[in-house]
Amino acid sequence: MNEQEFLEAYDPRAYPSVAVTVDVVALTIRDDALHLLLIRRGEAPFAGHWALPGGFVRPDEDLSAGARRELAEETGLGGEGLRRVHLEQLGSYGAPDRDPRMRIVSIAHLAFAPDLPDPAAGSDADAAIWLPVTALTSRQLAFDHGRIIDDALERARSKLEYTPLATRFLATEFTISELRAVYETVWGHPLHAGNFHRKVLSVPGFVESTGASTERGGARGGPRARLYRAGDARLLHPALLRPAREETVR
Amino acid sequence: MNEQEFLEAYDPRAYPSVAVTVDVVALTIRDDALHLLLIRRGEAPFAGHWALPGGFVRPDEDLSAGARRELAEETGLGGEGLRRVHLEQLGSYGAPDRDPRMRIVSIAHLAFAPDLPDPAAGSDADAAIWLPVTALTSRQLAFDHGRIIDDALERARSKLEYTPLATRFLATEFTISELRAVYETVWGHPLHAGNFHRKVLSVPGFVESTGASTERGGARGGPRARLYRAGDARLLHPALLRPAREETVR
DNA sequence: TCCCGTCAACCTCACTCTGAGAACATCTCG
DNA sequence: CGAGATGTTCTCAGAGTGAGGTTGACGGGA
Repeated sequence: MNEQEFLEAYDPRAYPSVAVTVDVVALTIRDDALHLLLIRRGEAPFAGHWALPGGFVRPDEDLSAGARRELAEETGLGGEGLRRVHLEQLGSYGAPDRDPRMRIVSIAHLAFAPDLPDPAAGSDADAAIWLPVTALTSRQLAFDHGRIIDDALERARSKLEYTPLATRFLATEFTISELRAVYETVWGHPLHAGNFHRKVLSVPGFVESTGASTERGGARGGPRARLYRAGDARLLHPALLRPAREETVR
Repeated sequence: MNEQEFLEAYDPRAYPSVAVTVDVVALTIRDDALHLLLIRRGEAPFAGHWALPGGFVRPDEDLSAGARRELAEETGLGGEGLRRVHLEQLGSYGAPDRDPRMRIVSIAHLAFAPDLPDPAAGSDADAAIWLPVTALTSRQLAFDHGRIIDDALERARSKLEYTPLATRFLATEFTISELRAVYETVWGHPLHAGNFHRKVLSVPGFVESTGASTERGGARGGPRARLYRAGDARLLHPALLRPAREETVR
């Protein structure tokens, strides 16, 4: 039996059926607080609970394409806005009992988005909304989505250390202070402005100057700040490490 | 319709069927070279090619349990030996055409093992063997396993930087030189012995002294080395960074 | 209009960490 | 026993970091 004959004789239904979904933890920063995109479930199971946007993978769709589609559907975002969103795979969640309906393995994704408009209401039966991460308790979340979100937040905090992805939360042009605010918001921790400034400019390829400055000073005074855009680095060397977290080490 | 009624009326077959497998990239160090566990495929597709050990997830089995089972089946390893193996999820691979038979999403796992005996021959129709990673070209590998292995190697190199998992490649007691050899083998890069020694002992919880020393000096001379075992740290602070890799940054 | 508080940008200083080299004792092998 | 290898420790220069201070532009209220 050669490869050709084998494929023709192959019966896909002979193997156990598991459903595969993609879920997306989409993060953005609004009003100096970290928000994530959630959907209020209208149907059982977990009716009335918050859930991550997601759905079944389509037959001819790559996993990342599925995640990007789900994100586009829920945010109502077109191609141009989506291009500025960073999307990466977070991990797979497949405990046998994680969904009471059937065996479902979910490939969770993590997205970093600049401040987006509110999701288009009525585009779907379920209401999608940006919620502050601090406003959530695991009890209000469907399935194992609380755990997925915990993992996503830790991944996000960690990614800011050694990648320039903090810029993905901002417009294409930004000030060092705005960038610092991203780090402070995601890490939940104030940073030393002078040291942050020195560090960001000293890491090769993190940011590049546009030559321009802001039109006005800050809302409460201060000089105009210089504008930067993201540089060409994919990794930060040396990394921008979080202040020591002794408790997490052991 | 309440939650109970909903579940009874639910038809799992209404959703697209995708098969879910687990694959394992198991790494070990033999003769100062990094090896990985591979299987020579006996059947189509990709008959005669090398493939990662793996298989379908069983209906009531967690993903990590499936990976551990596949590893145990191929290595012939019992419960005790398996306990010393580090296993973590690597990522999911689900391109629609990655398997010519049907849509298969594979949850790849990464394992770090101490030097294990050769796989039990004949336990399976396919021959499992430890192969040096340098002896592989992508062309000899089935499916997208070449890409999975590339990702696994990069993850392994990175994990040695900020976790104490290098000790998982060694016996429970080891010398600093043996630990350094692990880093040199995985990173493919000689390290400064004195600086490595200082660094390992200065990172809290990385290793702890047993008080004992080796029975003999090295094979080519030198004093007896002190023995250590893994400490209780889960993360290395500060991290043991690879020598600068400018080329990978941009 | 004129202060005063705010804030971007830059600077200073002490301290730590790192890479490179070397010293020295201890061991194996021939 | 001598030569060479290796484990462990030390030194030193340079880079990086945390904490604090200085300067001057700017907004807003008195």
